Amino acid sequence: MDMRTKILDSAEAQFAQRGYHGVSMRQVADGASASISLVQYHFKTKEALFGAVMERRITTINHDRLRRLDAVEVDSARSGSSLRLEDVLHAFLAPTVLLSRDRTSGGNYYAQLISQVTNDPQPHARAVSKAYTDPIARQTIRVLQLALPDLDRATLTWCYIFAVGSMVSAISPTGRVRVLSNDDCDPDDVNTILAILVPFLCGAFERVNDLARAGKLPKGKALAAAMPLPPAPRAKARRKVPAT
Amino acid sequence: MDMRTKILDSAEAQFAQRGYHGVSMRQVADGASASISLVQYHFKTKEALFGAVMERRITTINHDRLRRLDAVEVDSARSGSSLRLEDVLHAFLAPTVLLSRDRTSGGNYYAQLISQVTNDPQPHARAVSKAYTDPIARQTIRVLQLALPDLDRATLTWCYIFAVGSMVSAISPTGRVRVLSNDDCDPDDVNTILAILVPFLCGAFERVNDLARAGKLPKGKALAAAMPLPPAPRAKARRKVPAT
DNA sequence: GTCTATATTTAGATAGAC
DNA sequence: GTCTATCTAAATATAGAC
Repeated sequence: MDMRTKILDSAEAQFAQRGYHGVSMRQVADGASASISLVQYHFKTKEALFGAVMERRITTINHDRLRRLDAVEVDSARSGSSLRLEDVLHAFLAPTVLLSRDRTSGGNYYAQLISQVTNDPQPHARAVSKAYTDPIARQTIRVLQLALPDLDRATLTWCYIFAVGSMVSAISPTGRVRVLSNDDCDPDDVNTILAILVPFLCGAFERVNDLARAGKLPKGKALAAAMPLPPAPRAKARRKVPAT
Repeated sequence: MDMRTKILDSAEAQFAQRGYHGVSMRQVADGASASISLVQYHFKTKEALFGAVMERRITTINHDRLRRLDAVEVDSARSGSSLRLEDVLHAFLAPTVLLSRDRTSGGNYYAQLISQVTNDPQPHARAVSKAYTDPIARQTIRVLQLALPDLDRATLTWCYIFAVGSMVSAISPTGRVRVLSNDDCDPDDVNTILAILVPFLCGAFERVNDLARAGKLPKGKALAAAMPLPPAPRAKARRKVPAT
């Protein structure tokens, strides 16, 4: 295996586990049994290295996603029926969710990286988002629109953002779902995740679409005062939340 | 204002913007016009400082959440009607979403910190999650269960995780929703966010609950092979996704 | 409580040999 | 392409004066 690849592998694994700032170029080099200067020879800066790590995986994922999205569109065209939201969501979610626990291909690292990038406002993350995930997002939103004709673009975009957030939380290896469920959930059981997440989001999009069709989604800032804070109730014993 | 508070403020603002590893003790000290040693005198280590930053805000938020959750329970008890899922979700989401854009109180920083912590597998983040957000999560799940009697604990916990992910994506100040919507969305319009997010998640939970009641949610790993990969279609022109 | 001064380690980056 | 050696800046942390 060539050094460039070894360096990418090392960087990917470490960035995934400890984040962009949590990893030094030296650690990346050590992980690849190379010298720091070689890392900088190949990738020049840390940010460029991070971008290269993301690019390598994301191309594959996005091809998979587009292939599935196409299949959904083709199927609905062939059968003459309209596009099924559930299929669109599955096409969007499955590639990432399935890969997120695949340790043999390094897909698990990709999942962690995407989790970091998604909600991070910092430049290195926004650059990756802009270059690699925004294009596929626009395409997905376009297909979602076909299945959700009553949603305006603003509302649909918000829903897309929410959906991505759900997916990211589903694949982040924090172990939290196991803790909160008292071991009832297996965070590595991707099939169960998909079996719940797809209908979850399906119901979510359709509910908002229904409300929009009924004209019950206030546009803009119309409802600023519509949801007032309830007065502090003293009706039952105060529940304690541990402060430490 | 005392130094300890100034240091907490400085740390909060910087951790929020650049993350745990992206901020040094020196930068925290400089931001508070103090010396590094003073920071270490008050908080000993960086991880302890991070924990202190989180604790300060989270107590307030959790009280607000519990107050609202209680109000929902009391209301439903008083009216004799069953608990409305929409109210539970609003009680859970509103405190964080509303605060997430409040620059006068520093709530915007809290929102960013929660975003970081939620999906981060690293020790400093898990420690915060365990100490401060898991207790309120358990309480919220318990109340959700009242409104969703057909969900088993595992499925409900997964749905809760998904919901938190949506909320976090909704409040993360990445500007992505603005970009993807071509400026149709205003990321700071928290009332619109809530007006979409609440029914979005409401529809999501109810859909999964309906499926569970109908026995259509395969438990465990039953459906491993149920969703095969579709064959690569060549039916239409390949869409291009920018590779850079 | 708050500071200066300092110790030790590590960061990202470069120059130049091979 | 890959290395050693080195630079400069920055990191966390401590000791000790006030």
